[in-house]
Amino acid sequence: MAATIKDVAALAQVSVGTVSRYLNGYEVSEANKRKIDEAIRRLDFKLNPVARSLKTSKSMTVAVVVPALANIFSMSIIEGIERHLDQYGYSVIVCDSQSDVQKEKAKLQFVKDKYVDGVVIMPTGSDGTHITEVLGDELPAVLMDRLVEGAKLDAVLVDNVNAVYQAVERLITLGHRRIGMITGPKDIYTAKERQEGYRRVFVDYNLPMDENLIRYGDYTEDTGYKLMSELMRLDCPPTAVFVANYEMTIGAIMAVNEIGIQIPDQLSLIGFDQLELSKLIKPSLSVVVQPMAEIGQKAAEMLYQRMRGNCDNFPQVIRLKAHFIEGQSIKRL
Amino acid sequence: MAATIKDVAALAQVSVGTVSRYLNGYEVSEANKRKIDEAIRRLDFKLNPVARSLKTSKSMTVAVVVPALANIFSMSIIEGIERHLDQYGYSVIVCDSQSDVQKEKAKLQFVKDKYVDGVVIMPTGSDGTHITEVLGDELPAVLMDRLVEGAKLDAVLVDNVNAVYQAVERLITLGHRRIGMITGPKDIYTAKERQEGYRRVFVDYNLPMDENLIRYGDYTEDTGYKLMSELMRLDCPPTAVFVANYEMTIGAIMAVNEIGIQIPDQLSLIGFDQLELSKLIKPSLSVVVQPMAEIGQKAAEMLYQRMRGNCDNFPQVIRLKAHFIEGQSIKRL
DNA sequence: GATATAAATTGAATCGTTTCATCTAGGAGG
DNA sequence: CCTCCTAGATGAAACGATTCAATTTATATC
Repeated sequence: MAATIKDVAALAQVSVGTVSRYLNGYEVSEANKRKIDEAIRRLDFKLNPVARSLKTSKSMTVAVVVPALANIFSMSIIEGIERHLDQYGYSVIVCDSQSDVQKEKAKLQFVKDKYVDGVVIMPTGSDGTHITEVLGDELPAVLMDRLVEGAKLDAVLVDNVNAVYQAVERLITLGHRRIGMITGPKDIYTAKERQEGYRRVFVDYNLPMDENLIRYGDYTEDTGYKLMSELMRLDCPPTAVFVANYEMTIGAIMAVNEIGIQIPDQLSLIGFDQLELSKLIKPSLSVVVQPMAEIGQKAAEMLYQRMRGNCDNFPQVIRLKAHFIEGQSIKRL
Repeated sequence: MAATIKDVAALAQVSVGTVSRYLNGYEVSEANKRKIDEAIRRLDFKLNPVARSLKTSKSMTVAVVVPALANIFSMSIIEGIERHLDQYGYSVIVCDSQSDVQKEKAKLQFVKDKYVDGVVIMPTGSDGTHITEVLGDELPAVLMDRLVEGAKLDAVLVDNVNAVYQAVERLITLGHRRIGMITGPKDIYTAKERQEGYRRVFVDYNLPMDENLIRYGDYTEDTGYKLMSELMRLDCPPTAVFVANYEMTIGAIMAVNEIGIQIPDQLSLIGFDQLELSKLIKPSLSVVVQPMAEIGQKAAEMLYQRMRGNCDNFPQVIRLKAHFIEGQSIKRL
């Protein structure tokens, strides 16, 4: 049906080897170049990448595995990856692990069996032994957002500790002492880091910390709502609350609205991840924002280097800065 | 390196043909079944999908092309597609056309040359001749969200006309007459439909319409902001505004907040697409919400049917219902 | 002009499957 | 016992590229 390299060779009156070499950018005589070009044009020849993959065992495809596709964080990162890898001719397969380690493992196996050239993973859970178990150490893989135990891999992370530190420190300097924190599961890397940032402020300022004000959710809107309600129902509720991811921030705001708490008069609030939010709600929300597109771009670049065989200082961990943006949702006590 | 079907055949002492037939679900004697199973297990054999693709010219991969990846609408749909197609063993390649018809065409060509088995497209622009031009009529493709001219294709759409009708009608019954509309480009299908819904209310209620209150943006946050500001700066500003997509809704709310307009006292506002918003901001926003996951799921199912050769009543257009959810952002005049 | 060297070209083998024409064995029917 | 079927099994020939050892052609040197 479609023209093959043989047809081109026949029409151009050269060997298939010559056509192949020309197609792959090797030197070919001027005369042959012209003949081949002409033949390709006349036959509307398109190289069959599947056949090529079979010989080269490169599929020019990478997979991105995330705990959930339908959220801004994943998508912005994926957009960054797609955009960056596009220029090198790679395509991006997306996989949703649905925050399920078993599913994550299955998806990794699936894409590995499909001969993708590389994988970017936002791991679900804190253990990553299954990752190397499935992928081996032949197939390049880059972690993002979260580090895992049991897998030596490149990673692109965000400096959560310091970002949270800044935010909480600001609350301290505004005079707050009872500062609530709504954070993620104890076993998730980013959640641990964000807690660490919080704790460090208290240590550095030599202030007592009330463990009861730290609430562990699961990064969903629902728990954001629930935990915020809990905090505000305490006998001695916090005067400020820091929420450690986007979805929970939404939930927390919903709770605040529902209970009828005035921000910042009755409560100072700091959210996470989305600048949009900051401008959208009234009073403007103070937030810690992550450089999402940059995470994707950096992960893609790193993976690309590994795929072309560059193994310099493996495993490499890139840490990007997050920023605290102050809005009108916090107030001096 | 990795075991091939030949190794399996050798170890099991049968021919490669037999192994292949077994692998593909054809009848094989009980004894051979056992021997092959055993050999596969011992060799940890994995069928090479690239080689298979070369013979079958099926890649078990579909592409999804959208104008932008990093927005809730695209992502929710892609999540729906991925989830649905996963069960059939397909993987999903994502492509960002960046709202650029040229890029869209290039991406389509790219995935076609990669031998994907099907394509789901949220087209950018109102013309779709380039789609059939590139894809031909061999490669199954379904449109979503938007219809285009010049391409006969299956499509999954949302009944924008009636959803908007409901929302605007509600404003009318609340006594509003000067109703602003911030909508999308005149040449984009959904924007046209949403305008149509708006106009129809005025016709049906036999009310005069002020064309000056209809503002055409480009579905971005920026124009939402700009157009809302413009509307409110009119000598005789609208008493209610309907914003016809998510990003512009965000922008519009930002403008409203900035100018300091009280909602719903000074202005009734209806937004689009995201239920989250409704609950998040105060007063709760009235919104028209689309069934995003369902769009993805339906598009995937349709594409799947086409890929297996089911050509019943082509081209088929499925129209899903959107819903108007009333919040506290609108008020009787 | 002869020789040495480098650069292009050739075409067959290969990647790991599927497929198809051909062959085999075993059971049914007479 | 022979013939006819049929369900399974066989193995070679694709699929459409790359690659490599061998060969031809071109270029440089003396």
